[in-house]
Amino acid sequence: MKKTKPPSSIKEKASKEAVEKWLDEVGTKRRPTINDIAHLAGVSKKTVSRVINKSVQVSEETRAGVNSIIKKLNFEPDMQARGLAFRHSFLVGMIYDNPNPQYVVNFQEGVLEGLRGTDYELAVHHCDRAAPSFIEQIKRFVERQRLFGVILTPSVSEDDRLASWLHEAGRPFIRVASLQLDKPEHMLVSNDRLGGIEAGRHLAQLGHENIAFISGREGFRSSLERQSGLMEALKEFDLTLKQHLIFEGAYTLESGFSAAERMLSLRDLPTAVFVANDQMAVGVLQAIRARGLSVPDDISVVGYDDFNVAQATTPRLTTIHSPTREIGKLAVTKLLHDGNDKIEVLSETVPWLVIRDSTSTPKSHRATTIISSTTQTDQRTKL
Amino acid sequence: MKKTKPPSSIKEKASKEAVEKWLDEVGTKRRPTINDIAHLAGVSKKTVSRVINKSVQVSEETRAGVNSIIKKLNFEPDMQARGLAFRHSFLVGMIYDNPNPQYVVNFQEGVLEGLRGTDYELAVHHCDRAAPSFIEQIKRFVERQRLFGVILTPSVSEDDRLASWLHEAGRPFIRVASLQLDKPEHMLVSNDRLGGIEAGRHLAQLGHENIAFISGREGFRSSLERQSGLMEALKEFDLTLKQHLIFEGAYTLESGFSAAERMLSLRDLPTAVFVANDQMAVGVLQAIRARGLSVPDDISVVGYDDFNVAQATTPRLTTIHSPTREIGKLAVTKLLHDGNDKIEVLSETVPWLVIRDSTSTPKSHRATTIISSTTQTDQRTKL
DNA sequence: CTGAAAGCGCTTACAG
DNA sequence: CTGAAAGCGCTTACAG
Repeated sequence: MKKTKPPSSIKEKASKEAVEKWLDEVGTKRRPTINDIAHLAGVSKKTVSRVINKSVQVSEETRAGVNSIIKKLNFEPDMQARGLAFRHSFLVGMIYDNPNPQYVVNFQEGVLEGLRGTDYELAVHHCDRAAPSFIEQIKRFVERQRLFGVILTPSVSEDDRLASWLHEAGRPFIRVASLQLDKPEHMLVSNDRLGGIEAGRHLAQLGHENIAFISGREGFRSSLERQSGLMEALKEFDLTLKQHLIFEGAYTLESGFSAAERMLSLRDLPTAVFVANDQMAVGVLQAIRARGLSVPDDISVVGYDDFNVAQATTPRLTTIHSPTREIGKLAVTKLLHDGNDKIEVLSETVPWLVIRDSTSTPKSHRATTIISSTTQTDQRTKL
Repeated sequence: MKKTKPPSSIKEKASKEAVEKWLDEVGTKRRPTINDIAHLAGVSKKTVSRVINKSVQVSEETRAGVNSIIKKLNFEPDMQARGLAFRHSFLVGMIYDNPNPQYVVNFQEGVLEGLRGTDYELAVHHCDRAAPSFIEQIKRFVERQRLFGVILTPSVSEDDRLASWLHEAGRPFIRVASLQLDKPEHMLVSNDRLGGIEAGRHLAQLGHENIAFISGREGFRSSLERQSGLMEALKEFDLTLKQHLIFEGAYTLESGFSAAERMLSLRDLPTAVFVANDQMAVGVLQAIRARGLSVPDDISVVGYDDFNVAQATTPRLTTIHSPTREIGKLAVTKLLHDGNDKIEVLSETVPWLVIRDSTSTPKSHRATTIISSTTQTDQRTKL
């Protein structure tokens, strides 16, 4: 305002020529910086910075002028330089050790979806909790990259040493887990116990009394939660989960198959089995069929996860749906809003039962318990 | 050497005290920088920089002294600051749109493995080739983060617009694809045609003449390559792939199931089918069984990928093994050695046949062709 | 609402 | 083999 302001049209024309000159002479050699924009827009670099950072204290006119130059030069701010000045990068770290590819990919896509439209990108780090240097490697990853924050998925999320280091280092982080194992602000809980309850109630309501459980990988809390939910549901029906009907799996198809083989070698077969994830349930289905038995006629099977595969088995799998992709999205959204109380982000999700074709009333009940059979039909219709 | 050099022990003691003082007074407030190290080690920051960058022009003594301080202060260089000075970040970008989670996770882990021990980390970006802004989003990702380089997996790797932009922008990149579709320095080829040939030869050698093909997702070159390999192998045996025995799938289990259903509605059933990936082959197995037919007695099935699932089906799947994890590792290794001719990195991989239980001689041949049956047994024994 | 100065933590180019 | 100066492209803290 100090100098005489030329009529808008002339000013714009002059600017247009300057922009074209820049594009010809400099644009071919290097990419534009905040200085180029400032110069061409006739403002200070600080003002350009304010526009980039969507500061409110810039007049609409100035903002429009700066944005127009930004668009013309195709300027993209250097996130490294911003990060250096901000003292943190624009990178969110995702640390995982989950053996299930479908889980990892779904979760990752949820995170990526939550990041869309923000200035942040995703850096991933796979780890092995059994490796002696696993904590050191993660520290290195986080420190060197000055990660904005970190998302821990199961089962690394269950490692308290890691969580307390992140806490001490003052680094924002979210632990994704099947149950609340830290302060709420650091947690995103998938409530697997509720899923176990749903599975147990469903089987008990169908009339099953001899129910087996095939567990997930040792050291994964999710499996324990799913089991404890099952037990709680059975108790509601005055049933118990018998010790000899608990079989150890490892969340892989193969482990489900072999656990089922052990189960099928029993003299008194259970009439139903709750399998800690779908992947294993596929193996269980195969083992039962290999034995010449039929699902659900001889044995009912309930899985967990409701990944694609659950709809593709024969028979299609009754399972517990856990919204993995949504969980990933919520986790990163919560992380980005860290400490901002104004924005309310959901901190937990609830799994639900999806009834398909792998469960029915037990054989022994067929003749007598018309009612529970009807109940099931109703539930199916509801879907 | 200008000043009198104190005896090593005294010098070290003094330094040790200074380090402890720093740790007490500063170390609790902020992380060490190159300046702190330089000061404590009694050298210039440039020398510390030389040590970090493993420059050879540093005396062993100096290097040891600097490294000792680095270790004591637990110093990790700020990769953003280095990146800013180097004019590129220490981030490798992986861009994917593959619908198969097992592929994505395996590949990603290969990349992560190739990155281990280097200064680089992995940033991932999922994209949708159908989205109108997909190229713009990738440009933004690459430019803002000043990525060191980019890895493109199928099918984005097949997009020539994207590749030529990366070329113009002078950004190192590797296209991972089933065939050579760019200059060798930008390619990592998995040679899927060879896999198709292996599958075709195997079936033809068993005596099959009516062989069907279930294709992968439209627009994926890999499927076309696998098909063309099959056709080439059949030609060797004076056979052809009949047009009405080609069924379109989409690389998902469900699409394999429905393609197989279409195939099974034919009056003259083929005695064998080559399915463009394992995921679909699982669906094919289910569809055949649902029809009351048996694999391999009625129909032989060959898959592609050899992911875990291939060992878990009933019968276990004969398939083509493609070393996805290895491909990811090679791709990133090649990217990091971009332009360095001294280091030779493998630029292609070769798929191979894995014979399991889903293939056998066709029924019609059983009585007469003892020889080919024996051949198969031999091959199995070899595994 | 806008800007000049100093700084984020490193490196390059130049000297010696 | 080692170092002082300038710079990478942004932002904070301070003025006005």
